[in-house]
Amino acid sequence: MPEKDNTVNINSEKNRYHHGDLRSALIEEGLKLIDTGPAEALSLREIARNAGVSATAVYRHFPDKAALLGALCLEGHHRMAAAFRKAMASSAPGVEAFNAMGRAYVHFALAHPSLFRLMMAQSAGPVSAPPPSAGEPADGMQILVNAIDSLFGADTPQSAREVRRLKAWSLVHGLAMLMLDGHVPSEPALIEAVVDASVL
Amino acid sequence: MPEKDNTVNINSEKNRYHHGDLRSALIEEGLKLIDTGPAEALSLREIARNAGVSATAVYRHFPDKAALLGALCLEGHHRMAAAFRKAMASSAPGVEAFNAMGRAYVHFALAHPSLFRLMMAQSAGPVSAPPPSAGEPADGMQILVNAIDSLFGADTPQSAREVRRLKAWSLVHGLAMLMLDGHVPSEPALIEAVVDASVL
DNA sequence: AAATAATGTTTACACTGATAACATGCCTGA
DNA sequence: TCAGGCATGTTATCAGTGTAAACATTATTT
Repeated sequence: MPEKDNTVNINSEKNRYHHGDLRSALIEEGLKLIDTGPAEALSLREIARNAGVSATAVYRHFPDKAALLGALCLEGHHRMAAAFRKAMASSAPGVEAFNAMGRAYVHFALAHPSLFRLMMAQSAGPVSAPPPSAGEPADGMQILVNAIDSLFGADTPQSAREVRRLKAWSLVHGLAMLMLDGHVPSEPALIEAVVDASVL
Repeated sequence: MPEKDNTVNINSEKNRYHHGDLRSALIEEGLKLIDTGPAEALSLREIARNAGVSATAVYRHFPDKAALLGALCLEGHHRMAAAFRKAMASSAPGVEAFNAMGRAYVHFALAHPSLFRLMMAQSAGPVSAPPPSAGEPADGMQILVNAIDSLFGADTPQSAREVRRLKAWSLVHGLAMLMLDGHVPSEPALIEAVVDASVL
């Protein structure tokens, strides 16, 4: 008989009926797969296969495919936020930090094209979430927006600041998309030239 | 016997084995369908069904699905170019015309969300086509780029002009995408505020 | 220990894009 | 004229997808 695993939930590589932490494993495999091709080529069955589990097991943890993709998006936003914080931390506050974040935005998109697209297409996603009040760290967009806002003093009227914020975001997002879609070469020099001149 | 149609190829609404001009009909139906939902929900079979033809008839006119989508993109670019020309024609030359085209860009995207996305995702599409030399009218992007270029005199160095061109395109494209994805409300006032201030 | 809840599996279905083999009808060359 | 040839359409079939239902196995609670 197979000896019982030392205590309880230690994962061995044996095939066990219960996976242990399938939900996380599925997200993991999903993130791994989405970086290897377009998002529309991502199939539940392949994720399940890679996790060593039957296709329909997914439905014990996610109501449908969209929910799994949503989980991928959430994880993506966390990572993007982390990238933003890092960029912000490693540069002087003010315009410097702002430019660094703009570059980080584009670089993240280029590093994870399908995930980034997915995150953006998920229009009900955490982008338009309520202000960062909960303990959960604010998502990337929120961090970016805050940084932009803090650039302009409170003396400038609200509407003007909103337009500026929107302009900055549009510029960076547009550049990222154009490069992602291959309409503009993804040259670091171009990113720098466009982003660093974005506060006007 | 059914009376012969007056001469030859006049389309009646009878069910005839040979459609007449199926290729155009498929594109037509495709354009009709893509405006009613996301592009990934577009199926060859539904297009064929709506055209009153069997699913595999499509393959007599397009090698595969991507080819049909490519045809939709091409038609989309023609329409976009037409919108640009109209915007350009109905405003004073110079910055006025440029702003009008920027607004037209965003409005086109908002009016045909899925088609616009498809046109952009088609990275090998006519966007990066050779300069507008042939009789075929230049595609929309080319027109836009030309207009941007003509805004800045030849005295400004090439590289500076390229950056400006890229900034303008990025700004407009980014705004369009953000509104399309629901991250920014699609308010005409916002479009105007962002676009009309884009030449800096 | 027995009952129950949580988690995975097998089976099945409707849908998709695509290929192969067959049917129909337009058109041209003798 | 009319007999083929060829463009165009059809049916049958296949592998792959997302998802639901019924069943099996393990973990947890009483």
